[in-house]
Amino acid sequence: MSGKSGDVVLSDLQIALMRVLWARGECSTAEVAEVLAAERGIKHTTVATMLTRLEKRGVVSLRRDARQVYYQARVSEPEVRRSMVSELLGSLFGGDARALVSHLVDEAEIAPGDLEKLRKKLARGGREHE
Amino acid sequence: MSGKSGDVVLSDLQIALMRVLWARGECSTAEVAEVLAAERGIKHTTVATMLTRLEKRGVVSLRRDARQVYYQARVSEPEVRRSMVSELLGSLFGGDARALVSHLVDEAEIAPGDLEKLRKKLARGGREHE
DNA sequence: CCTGTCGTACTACAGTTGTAGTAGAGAGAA
DNA sequence: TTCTCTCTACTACAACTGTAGTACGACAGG
Repeated sequence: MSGKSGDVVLSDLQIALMRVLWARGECSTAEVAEVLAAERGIKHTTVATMLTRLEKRGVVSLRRDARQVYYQARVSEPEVRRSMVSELLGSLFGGDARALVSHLVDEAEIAPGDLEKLRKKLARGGREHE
Repeated sequence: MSGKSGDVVLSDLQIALMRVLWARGECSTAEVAEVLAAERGIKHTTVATMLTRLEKRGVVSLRRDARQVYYQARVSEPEVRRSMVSELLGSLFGGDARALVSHLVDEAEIAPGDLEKLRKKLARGGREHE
C-alpha cells in the first residue's frame, strides 16, 4: 500500500521548489529562482537546472511563452505528502501510524491536547476537513 | 530546532540495515547480509559496502574479531526517527505536527479513535510510554 | 606444506543531486 | 542592420547511493 506506481519522493530542495509552484501556481523560472535565491541563496541557474530535471521526471510540466519557460506542478502537495509520509512510516515505524503520532508527542512536536482537538475536529467534519 | 549538528538522515536501504543492528545489537556482516538477502535479495557484497560506508559516516561502529567484522549501531532508532520526522515535518508540513496527524487521519493511516487511545495512554503514562 | 574456502577490502560503474559556468538564440536598442 | 542584453539550454563536476565483481589474506583439511 506504500509503493504504488506514481511514488513521488523529493529532496528538501526539490520540495522547496515545488512549494513555490504550489503556492503561486504557474511560475516562470525567474520567479521561482527569485524565491529560492532569497530563501537559500541559490543561483538561478541552479534553479533552472533543478526545474528541468523535475520536468524530465514528470513532476512538473512546462509551457513556453516568448522566450520564457513557465512551470507548473504536476503532482499536488497532498500527493507528495502521501508518498513521503507512507515511505517514512514504512521504513521507520513499521507502517504503524500510531507509533508515529506517539513519537510526535514524545518529542514534544505536538501536545496531547492537540490530539483531542484534532479528534474532535475530525469527528465533526468527518473525512472532509476542508 | 530541526537541523542540529548530528542530523542523521538515512535512505530506505540504509534504514533496513540499521534495523537489523537495532534489533539484534552487534552483528557480523554475514548476519546482516543474510537478513537483507532474504528480505530484498541483496548480495552480501552490497551489504558489506553499505556497512563500510555507514561506518565511514560514523553511523555504525565496527569491531574486528578474528577475520570477521562486527558492526554496531552508533545512532539509535529514536534518534533517526527524530531527525527524519523533523525533516519531513519541516519541508512538507511547515513544521506543524498537527498537520501531519491530520494528514494521517485523512489518509486513513490512522483512525480518529486511535488518537483518543493515544491521548489517554499518554495522559496516563505521562512522558514515559514504555 | 599445498590448496580451496570464507570473508573482507578494493574497485567499478551508472544514476541522482546540488551547484553553477558558459554558450547560444532571440529581442530590443542604436 | 548590428550590437548587446537576457534567458535558456548544455556541460561540468563532485558527492552519494545502489549494486556488485574481483582480488587477497587467513584458516582448515588433506
